[in-house]
Amino acid sequence: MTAPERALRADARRNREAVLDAAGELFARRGDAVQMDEIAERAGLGVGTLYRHFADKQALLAAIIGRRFEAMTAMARAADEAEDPWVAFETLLYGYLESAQADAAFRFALLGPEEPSWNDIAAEKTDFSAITERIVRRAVGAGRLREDFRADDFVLITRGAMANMTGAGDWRRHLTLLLEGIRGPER
Amino acid sequence: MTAPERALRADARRNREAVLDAAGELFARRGDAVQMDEIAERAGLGVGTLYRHFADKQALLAAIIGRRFEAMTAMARAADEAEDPWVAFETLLYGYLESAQADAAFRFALLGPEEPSWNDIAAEKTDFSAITERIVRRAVGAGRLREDFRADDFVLITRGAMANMTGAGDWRRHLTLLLEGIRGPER
DNA sequence: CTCTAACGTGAACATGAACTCCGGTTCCGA
DNA sequence: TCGGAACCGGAGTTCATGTTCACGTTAGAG
Repeated sequence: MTAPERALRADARRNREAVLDAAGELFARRGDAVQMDEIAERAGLGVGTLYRHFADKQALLAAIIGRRFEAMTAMARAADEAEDPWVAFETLLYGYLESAQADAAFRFALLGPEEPSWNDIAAEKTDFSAITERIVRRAVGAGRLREDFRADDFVLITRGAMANMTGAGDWRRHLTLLLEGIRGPER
Repeated sequence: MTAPERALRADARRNREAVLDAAGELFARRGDAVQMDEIAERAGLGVGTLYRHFADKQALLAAIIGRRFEAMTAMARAADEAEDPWVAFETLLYGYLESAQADAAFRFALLGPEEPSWNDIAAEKTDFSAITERIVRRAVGAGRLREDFRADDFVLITRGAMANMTGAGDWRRHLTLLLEGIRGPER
């Protein structure tokens, strides 16, 4: 898809990076709500420059999200190194959620309804999913996760926790309830 | 707060109702995304009429949400009738979530960050919270919910489930995991 | 050093959606 | 039936934001 694109001029590459940094920080803090002018100002550039590097706001957002997903994949790979399957799972889960907490744009991309514009990210997402699947399978195999636990369930609980990251919600508490169940002793 | 406001003229009352119905249905289906012109058209009225009855879009939305909350409170009261504390809790939980599933505007109001504009609803919300608190306490007292379960946790798990109502998420599955915990037999 | 393709700029433009306004219409008490 | 206060309508206004474009600037090959 992406044409070979011969190397950028030095100033162009520098500015592209500046845009990515500025946008990354702002999106992380306030999600989709930040506006292009703001990003440009923060990067010390004109709006026009943003549009030279990214077709539109979606594309910029997608670039940022893609970047995060790569970091996430690396994190997942590291988690998978753990010998103990449960440790691997827990590491993955908390790593994922801590990233999500630190990045509103990331949450936004994952919580919102499926948008076709995230297609650029499909590859990175697939990588991550593959590792997640392996980790989940390991934990199930060792009897540390309930037998019918699937990779989809990871998405489920993850979305649930993220929904408790805005306002007064306490996502760690939410996870505790999930891990231990909410029922009392009497059955 | 609300002034006595002498009775509306017959046509005004009729139209107000039409607006509420149209807005209710549209908000329920598509949440905050519907636009005023659409609501007006659906109600068979001009936009001006909407603004005669409601100061702005927020106010209209708040009116709708308030209405839903009253229904919710009635539902909670009914759930509290059950002798079995667990049945009461489960009835409340599923009743709440089924309403949320049927109403995007309701979800929107509960999932989004706290907005000051919901203040009109504070009363209805308080009523509902009081009943929820009683039901939770009953279930905890009977040992059917873990001892440290609080009313806040109801909000937590409820938000979690609602986050799995858009797209492919399966909120019932999410609840099952919560109720039973996600761990396997090996500890 | 020179020349030019690539790049940067930001005022101007395009778009969309909330909201206003006032002439025309309707209800309803007397 | 009649007068006027209350109400309705919907084209037009306003505001916010994403996006473009004509022109000035600069990197970097030759």
